[in-house]
Amino acid sequence: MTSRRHAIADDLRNQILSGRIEAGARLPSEAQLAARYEVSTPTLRSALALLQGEGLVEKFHGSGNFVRHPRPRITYVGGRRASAVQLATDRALRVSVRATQLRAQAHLIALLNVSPGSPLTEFLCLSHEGKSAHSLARIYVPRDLTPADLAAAWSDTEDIAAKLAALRPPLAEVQETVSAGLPSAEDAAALRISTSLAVLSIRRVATDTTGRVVEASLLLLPGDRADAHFTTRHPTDERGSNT
Amino acid sequence: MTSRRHAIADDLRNQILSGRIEAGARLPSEAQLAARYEVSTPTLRSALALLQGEGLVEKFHGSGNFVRHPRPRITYVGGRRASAVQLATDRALRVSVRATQLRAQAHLIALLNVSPGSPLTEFLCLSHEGKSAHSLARIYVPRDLTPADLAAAWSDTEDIAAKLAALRPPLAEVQETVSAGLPSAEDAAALRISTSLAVLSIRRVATDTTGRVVEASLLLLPGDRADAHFTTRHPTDERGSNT
DNA sequence: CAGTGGTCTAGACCACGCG
DNA sequence: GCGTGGTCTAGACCACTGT
Repeated sequence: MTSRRHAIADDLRNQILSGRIEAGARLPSEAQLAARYEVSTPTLRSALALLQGEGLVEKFHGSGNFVRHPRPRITYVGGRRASAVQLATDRALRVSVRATQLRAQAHLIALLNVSPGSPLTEFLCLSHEGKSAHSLARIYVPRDLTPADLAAAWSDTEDIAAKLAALRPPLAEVQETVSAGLPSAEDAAALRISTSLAVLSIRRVATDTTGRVVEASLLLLPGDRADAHFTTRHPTDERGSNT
Repeated sequence: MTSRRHAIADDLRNQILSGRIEAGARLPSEAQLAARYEVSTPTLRSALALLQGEGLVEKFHGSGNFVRHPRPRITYVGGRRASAVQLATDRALRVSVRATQLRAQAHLIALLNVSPGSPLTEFLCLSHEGKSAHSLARIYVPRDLTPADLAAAWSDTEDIAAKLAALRPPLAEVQETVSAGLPSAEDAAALRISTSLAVLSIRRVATDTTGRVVEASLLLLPGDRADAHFTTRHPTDERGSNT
């Protein structure tokens, strides 16, 4: 059970976690490491794959393997009324947003509970922190709830969510579904993470008092740094709403 | 970018999803598949690894690769007052519970906010559905809140959570933190899933009205079938508790 | 260009499960 | 014992990155 790749991964992990290999440092080439550990290169690569899955090592084709900088954790706070984009850590994030007009199809129909072909606006938000990606969000809003001054609003790092929240009826309910999985190739590329690093995916549906879905978001967060937090208060007693 | 393993994985995935390969069926041996696709066995194995990560294929050493039966989804409902074990689908689950007396150390001290050495009871719950594992839960309760009739209570499939809930002060708050990751080797073995299948991990801390932690749970659910659901109602207006 | 990782091969040998 | 998957080797060749 103690395969060589695990032994090698353990050794490297210790060196990284103990700081013997500095954050941001480049590891020796795979050929060199393979020689040092006296294994073949595929074996060594599979050891590195384990560390990639843990988010400790990042590979760059043509450049080498690098120890990842420990990054601040991302906390998504559930139950908020404004949109999910504001999972912003305290730190400044650069957020790039691309707005697209489209019409509801397939899963969006079910997600937003609208009729087929219904006009929507999609906001594709990719937030960066420094040079590395941080989160990926697709936000869908019925067209008639989308503000007119699009371009102006999104060119800014400012809180997009607040603007959306301002011009619609008060929310009645927010439903959030959280799941775990491996990212698709495209998502992994967008987030600049390995395909073997788990992602936290959050589906958020906000409904107004009339029961209409005013916003649906699909969020993708890197699993090694993100978690979602939910707090439920039970006023005092009452409400034994258990199944 | 269209590597052979992806092409092979795509082909097999189509055959599985379209039903051309039945659920539960055994795939041809890796050697046969390698011959059919005219690739080497490591390449074919890496293709199967992709499908394992998606939860479509399950490997059994010595027996072969099998198409997994589509299993009913597991929904964890957040914010409940009773313990998390009751994530039971409607279906009957066999739950095996092992109770252990221990004293708070390291992360448990922080988790339950108790002093070091504080007596706790750990319930290690593994629930099965049919012959395959379903969820893994570690529940920690301060010793003095643990019922005396341990053995009797847990030998049953019955709702453990309810019993615990009955004999403690009313809950004031439940905090749930959800994250995604790959399972440790032991966890993967317990859940009988591949190490490359993402898991949803939920940390649940329940506090009573005095602010005391009366229960902390660590749950692990297979990422391909589980999601956590949270509903937040915003009474009407009020409460702009946004950061 | 030289050096890096990415993919793949064609085997070998070991460990497990089942008849 | 035999067939299965699990691990590993010692290369080859391609693709990308930087100088």
